[in-house]
Amino acid sequence: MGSLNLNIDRSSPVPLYHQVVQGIEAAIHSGTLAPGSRLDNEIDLAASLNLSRPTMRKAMDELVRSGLLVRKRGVGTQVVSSQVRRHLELSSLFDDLQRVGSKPATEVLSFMHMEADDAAREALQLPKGAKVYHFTRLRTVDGKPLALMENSVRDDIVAMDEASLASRGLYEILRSAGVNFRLANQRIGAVIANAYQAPLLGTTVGAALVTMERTALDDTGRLVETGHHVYRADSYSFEMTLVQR
Amino acid sequence: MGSLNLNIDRSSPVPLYHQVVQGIEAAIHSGTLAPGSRLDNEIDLAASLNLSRPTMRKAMDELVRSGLLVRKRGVGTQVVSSQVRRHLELSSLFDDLQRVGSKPATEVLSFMHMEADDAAREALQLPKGAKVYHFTRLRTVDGKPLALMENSVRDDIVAMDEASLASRGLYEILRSAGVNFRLANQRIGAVIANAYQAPLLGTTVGAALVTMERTALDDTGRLVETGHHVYRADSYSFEMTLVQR
DNA sequence: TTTGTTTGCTTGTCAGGACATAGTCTATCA
DNA sequence: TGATAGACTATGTCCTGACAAGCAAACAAA
Repeated sequence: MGSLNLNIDRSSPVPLYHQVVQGIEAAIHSGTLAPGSRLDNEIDLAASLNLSRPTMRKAMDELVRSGLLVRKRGVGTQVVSSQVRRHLELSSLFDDLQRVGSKPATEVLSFMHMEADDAAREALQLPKGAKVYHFTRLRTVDGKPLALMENSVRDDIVAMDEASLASRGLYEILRSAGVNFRLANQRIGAVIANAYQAPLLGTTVGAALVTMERTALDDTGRLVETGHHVYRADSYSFEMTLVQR
Repeated sequence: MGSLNLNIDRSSPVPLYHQVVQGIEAAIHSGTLAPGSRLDNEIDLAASLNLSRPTMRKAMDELVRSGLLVRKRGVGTQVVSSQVRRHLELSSLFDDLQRVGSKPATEVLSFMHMEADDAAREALQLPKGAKVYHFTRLRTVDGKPLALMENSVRDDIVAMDEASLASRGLYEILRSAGVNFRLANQRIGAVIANAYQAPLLGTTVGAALVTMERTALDDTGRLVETGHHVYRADSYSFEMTLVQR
């Protein structure tokens, strides 16, 4: 059974193990590999694709980590489930909305290049008197307000301006300026809409809001960005897949 | 500099690569390896520990995945930061509270062995007429109410009773019955406390609550448990570290 | 029938080698 | 002085080979 039928292109710049990952992912999502079905053993699979066992294993390792496969020594490898959603990743709301086909728009409510306040200075571990870009934005989808976002960004990495923030996502801007995000610490909670938030979000005082605080590090260990966002609870929630290791 | 000084015990049942992982983690958390410092290259490190390069790489791979290290081809490997919190994992609230030294208590508000309702049947993909354990619990910490939890559990895996639920966490019970959780799909949002929830949680109608819906799969692909929880927003939030891959 | 043993299967761990590729630095040349 | 080419370094990819360890089913003995 699970003997797969993948095309491995050895002239492709895509690593072989990654081609295998993509192939098996596709097979699972298309239903060719049904949940619960067993795959051939590593050695045979590797042989049938003319790959070495370590390469095959590396591919399967990745799929196990992402939760699509389960391996048991002495038993074999099984497809767990096709219902793995994309893991909650380091992406901006803007990117997420665009990917699912919505039309996000951003209104920049305030934009300043100013001395960091205490909260931002602690979150970004900046010295006293250091400056940051501080701005608040309102994100709407198809004309409906969705999120109110307040952010502080280090000013020694990229020069920012109000116009680009209005047309592009924050993470997109930072990425195109050469920032490679690696890590983010994030906290999700809830709060009641106050008199400032309610009219902006097109809701009433006392409505439920989802809150998200995030601080992101780039690959050199710099704390680049910190933000406090609130979302309308009736139109947004955080969805994720947890994988037990 | 980053030449490390680890003890590798080749007679230990702990795999060599994992001993290296633990050693480097300890060095980072103790400050021996400072954030931003560079490690020796893989080959030298492997040689100095009398390990092969693949073994050394496997250890470093794990640390890169968990966000402690960053590698750049042609450049080297660097310690990113020591402020990686534990990744949001597949654990129960009960376990989490106990680990941080709190004294969680559970009051079982209702407990039934009944036919699954539509929501539970869909979440657990059960046939019509299948039975589940359905129960609601109130979790308090040091006498203060924290969470109101409603769960449905398949009844063909483990026999449950009200008494054990009152003294142990749900996941603890299921784990000790041989269930190995692998995956969970989870959604976090917000809502306003209603007239049923408010008195139980010791708050007022209209207070902010964090909601969490979760469906968990075990390693055989069975959908074992689904639940809908609400937490007092003033005493609970979800904290996590996201790693960019 | 039950219990212990063996055998074979599959994944887990580890070694050593080879070449590719992407950065960085230096030396050279215009 | 500035740009370019090359050497060097470190990680990325891929291979072959070997043995260990856990699991299950078949088998043998009580």
